[in-house]
Amino acid sequence: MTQGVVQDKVSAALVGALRLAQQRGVLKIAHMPIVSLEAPKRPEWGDVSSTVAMSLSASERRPPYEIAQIIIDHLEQRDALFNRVEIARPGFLNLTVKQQLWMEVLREIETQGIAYGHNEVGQGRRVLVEYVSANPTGPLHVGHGRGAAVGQALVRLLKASGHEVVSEFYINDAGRQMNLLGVSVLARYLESCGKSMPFPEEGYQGEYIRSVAERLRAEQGDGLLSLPVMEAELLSKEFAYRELLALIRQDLERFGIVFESWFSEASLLTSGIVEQVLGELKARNLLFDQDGAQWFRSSTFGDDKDRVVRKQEGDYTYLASDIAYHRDKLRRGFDLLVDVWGADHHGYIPRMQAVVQAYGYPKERLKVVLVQMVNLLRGGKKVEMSKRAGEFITLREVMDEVGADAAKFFFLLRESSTHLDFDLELAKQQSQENPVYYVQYAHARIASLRRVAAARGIDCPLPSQANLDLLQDPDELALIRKLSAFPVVLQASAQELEPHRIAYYLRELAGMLHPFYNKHRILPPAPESEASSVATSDSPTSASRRPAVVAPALTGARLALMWAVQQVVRNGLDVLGVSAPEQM
RNA sequence: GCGCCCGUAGCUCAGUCGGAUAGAGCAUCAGCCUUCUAAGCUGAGGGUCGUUGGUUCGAUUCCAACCGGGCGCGCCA
Repeated sequence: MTQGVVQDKVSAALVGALRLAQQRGVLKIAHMPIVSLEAPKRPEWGDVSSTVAMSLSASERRPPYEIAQIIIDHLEQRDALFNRVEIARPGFLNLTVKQQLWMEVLREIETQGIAYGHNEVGQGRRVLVEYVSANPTGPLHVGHGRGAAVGQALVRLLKASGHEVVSEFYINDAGRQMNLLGVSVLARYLESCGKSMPFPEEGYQGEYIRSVAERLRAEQGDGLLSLPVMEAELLSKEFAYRELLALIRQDLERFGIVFESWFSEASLLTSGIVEQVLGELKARNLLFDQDGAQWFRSSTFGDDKDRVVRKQEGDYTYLASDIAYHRDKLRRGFDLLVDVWGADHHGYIPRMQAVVQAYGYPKERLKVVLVQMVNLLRGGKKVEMSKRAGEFITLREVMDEVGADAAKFFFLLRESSTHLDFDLELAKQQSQENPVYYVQYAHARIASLRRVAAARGIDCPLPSQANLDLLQDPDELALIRKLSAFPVVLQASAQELEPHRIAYYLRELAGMLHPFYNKHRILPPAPESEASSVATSDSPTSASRRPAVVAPALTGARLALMWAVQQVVRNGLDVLGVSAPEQM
C-alpha cells in the first residue's frame, strides 16, 4: 500500500505529529486515522493536502482549524520536508513539499523500471480470471472483443498488484448450440454436394458456416453422404468445433491474448463430473425434485428462486455444468474467482454466488465483472448488425480496419459496465481526437527526442545521473507529481477491477506531456548550418521564434524527466495490453 | 409487478473511505509549423451534477421517494 514515495513520507510525518501530540496529551486520538493525501485542484493549495484535521474534529470535539494547528506545531521535520505549510478554511492542511523531495519519484521510476507502479496488495493471493468464454459456434464478434480486452487488462492489473493469476477460457462446447452447429454445417455440406436439404429452423446462418462446410468437404469428399444422419451430424459438429475453436484462438492471438488455460464444458459432462457433483448436492439436501425436474435450492442462498439443474427430459441445464465448473475452480484453491460476463447475464449473478455459498465460501469469493454492449459506429452512424441473419462485425474485421491496439484502447476507455460507442472512423484517425494515438504519440515523441539527442551526440542521462535540482519550473513539478500518482491509480484500478482508470490516467499524463513539449525547449537548438542560410536576423518574426537557449545541464535534467514520463506511459499501456511504439 | 445498472457541459464520459470555486475529450469559435515528429499546441464560450426531501459543519458522492432510460426476471446459453 503506497500513495507514492513522497506522499508516504508526508503521511508518515503527519502521523508522527499526531503521535507526538497524543504523547504530550494535546490530542486524545482513540484510533490513529489513516492519513490519506490528495492532490489539490488549485496550485495555491500546495502540492499535497490532507483532510485529517477535519475528520478528527468530531472525535476530539474541537474545531478542525485548531487540530490542524496542533498537527503543524508537532511536525518534527517540518523544514526538511516542506517549503510551505498552511491551513485553509475549515481545516485543510495544505502542504508544499520541498522540490528535492519530488525528485525521488524520478529515481524511484528508474529503480523500478517496468515494475514502477506495481504493488503487493495481492500478497500472492491466487486469482482465476475467466473471460471471453464464447461458444465455439462462430467467430468472435465485437462484444467478445471488449470482454477480451477487459479480461486481459484485469489479468495484468491483478498480476501487477501482487496476485498470482491464471487466465482461463471456458469453452461452451456442450448442449443445443453445438448440435445446431453440426446440423447447420451438415446442411451446407449437403448443399455443396448438390443435395438440397431444408436449412434448420434456428441454424447458424453466417457465411462462415459455408466455408467450414467447404473445408469439411475438402477433407472428407462426399464421404458423409453414405453415413447415417446421426453420424454425419456428429462428424460435422466435431469438425466444425475444431475449426471454429482454432479460429477463435487465432483471433485472440492476433489480438495479443493467449490464455493459460482452456476448460471444456463438455468434459464435465462426459467425465460424469456433473452427475457426481449433483449427487453430492442431493446428499446435502440442496437439490429437490419437482414437476419431473431437479432443482437447486439457490433461494436458500439469496437467489430469488430455485433453479432447474435437470430438465424433465433428463438433460442437464447450463447451470448444472456451471455448478460443476465453479466447484472445480474453487477446488483448485483460488482465493478469488473473477468472471467476466456480458451484461445481459447479470441476472445470473445471484445464482452463481449461491453456488459459491453452497460450497461454504463467502459470496465475495466470486466477483463478476459485467461488460456492456458495444455500439459500433462509422462516422457517427450506427452500423446495423443482425445476429439472426448472421450479419455481425467480427473482432477480426475490426482489427483489420483499426488495428489491435486502437481496438483495445477503445474497449478500455469506458467503465466496462456502461454502453460503449465505438466509432471505427475515429479509431482509425491519426489525430488528437483519437485517444489511442494521443497517448502512444507521447511515448513515441519522447523516443524521438532521445533519438535526435543521440544523433547530435547529446548525453541522455537517467534520473540518477542528472542534476535534478535544475527542475524547478512549475510545469516540471506538475509532471512529476502526476507520475507520483500512477501507483495509486494502478492500485485503485486493480482493487475495483476497473481498468478504464488507467486509460484515463494515461490520457491525462499525455495531456500534460504534449503541452510541456510544446512550451519548453528540451534540446539545445539545432546546429546553425541547417536553418540559418535564409534567416534574416533582423526580421521580428524570426527573432521571436529563435529557440531559447537551454543550458546543457538543464537539457540533461529534462531528458531524465522525459525518460521517466516515457517509462510511466509504457507501464500504463503495458497493463492495458497496448503497445508503446518507439516511432509513429 | 419485482430485481440490477444508469441519469454530470451541445455530444461521449471521468469524478467510491462525503470536502475547497464540479473536470476531461470531442464538437463550435479564434489563433500557432524556418525549431526536439502539427499524429502536436494556445485561447474562448458552455452546468438547477434527473426531481424532491433527509442525514451532516459540508452531499455530484450516503439514505428515501418519485420521474426518465437500459437490462434481467426460461426446464435458452
